[in-house]
Amino acid sequence: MNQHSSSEKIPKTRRGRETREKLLQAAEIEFGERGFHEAAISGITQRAGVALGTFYVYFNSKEEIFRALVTYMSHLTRTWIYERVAESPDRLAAEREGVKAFVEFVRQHKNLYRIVSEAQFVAEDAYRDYYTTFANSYRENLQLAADNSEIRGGDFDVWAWALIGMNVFVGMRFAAWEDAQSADDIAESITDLIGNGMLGSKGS
Amino acid sequence: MNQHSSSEKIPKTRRGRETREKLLQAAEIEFGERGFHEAAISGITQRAGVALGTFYVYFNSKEEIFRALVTYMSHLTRTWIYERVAESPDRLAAEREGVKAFVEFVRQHKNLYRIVSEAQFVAEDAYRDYYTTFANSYRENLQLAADNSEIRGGDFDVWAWALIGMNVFVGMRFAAWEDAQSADDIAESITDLIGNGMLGSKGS
DNA sequence: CTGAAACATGAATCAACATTCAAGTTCTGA
DNA sequence: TCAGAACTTGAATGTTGATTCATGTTTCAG
Repeated sequence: MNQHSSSEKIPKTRRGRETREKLLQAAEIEFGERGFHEAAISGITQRAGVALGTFYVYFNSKEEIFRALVTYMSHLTRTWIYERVAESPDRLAAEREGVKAFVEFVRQHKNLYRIVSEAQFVAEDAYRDYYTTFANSYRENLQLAADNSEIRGGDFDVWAWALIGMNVFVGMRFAAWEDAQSADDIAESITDLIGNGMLGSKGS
Repeated sequence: MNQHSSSEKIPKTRRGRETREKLLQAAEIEFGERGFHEAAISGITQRAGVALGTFYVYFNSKEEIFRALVTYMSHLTRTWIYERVAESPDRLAAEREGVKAFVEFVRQHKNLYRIVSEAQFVAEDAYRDYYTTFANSYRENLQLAADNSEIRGGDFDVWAWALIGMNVFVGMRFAAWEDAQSADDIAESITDLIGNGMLGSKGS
């Protein structure tokens, strides 16, 4: 099923783990700055301060380290947003915090954002997993909120993907491309839209 | 400003125009199926039925023909959606038609959709232009609708990007990845969400 | 009809890496 | 302390494919 799991190269010693970690951090920068195809293994090893051959002690291919990076970053994104959203009193507040958290995350991790997007082409299965996992938990949260009468009913599967798309594009435009607007204002505009709709009277 | 306009190679004869057109059509397939980096100039010329060298009579580089393709496709997308949306009686109906049109467009043009997404990395300025143009006209339409009391006020700049993101992600999930759900149902769920919000009572 | 411009050809060039490998160095458990 | 496992090294290999170029062929204005 996974063409790379055939021989995962897991370090046995502390030195090995440290070197692998250095390579991963270097790859984050190299892939982020140059993109998958422009990125060079030699660029990664140079940034990591190890010899070229060392790379292949820890990874079987360029694609393999890229996948490892995507996995690492999905985890990072999810954790970051989850922590920020956890204490929200209701669903709409959670959406507001979610947008804020995502915008701030993108502003701090422009490289990571680019890498995830590029996964769409380099490792499509990893990319689909990334957003599908996200969408599933989103859908469940919407369902819970509906059960709790915080929001009304709807097609939560479609809604989840729609809401993710909103976050991604707003994050791209107002965080990755431009820093000017405050995350608060953006989050407020979004919350306003999805809370009350384009027809309803202005809430809050 | 544009590093490629230095020597645009515009055909002077009918034969030349036809060959250029064949190359563009071949490129659409080659880039769509293999992605920018996997695509080969020789693949394009083979599909077009011309010799390798002929390519450089019409384009200065692989990137140049890719950009030409993106421009061509933005035009195609916009035209398609515009025609479908034009007769809508009000903004919400226009949104519904827009989602439907986009889903159907993606289902018929999976190659083109992929190419535009990849432009993000290969020709970022073209990609930004593509969505920025889209967002600007979206924003103006929202403003007109508000002036006309079809919708209430809001931060239409943010709203426009949010709505585009919704379309793109819903299109990706329910059109590019999977054909099962009807475009009508999807459009209805989206319209329901953005029309009435998550709080408002179910409309229509 | 005719010469110059436009167009077509595909073998040859050239550079850029990904990946391999044979030889050395460091670590660790007993 | 020592053998073998783990790790490191960087030159060499091999492939791929974009781009160039010298040489034909076709078109078309005058």
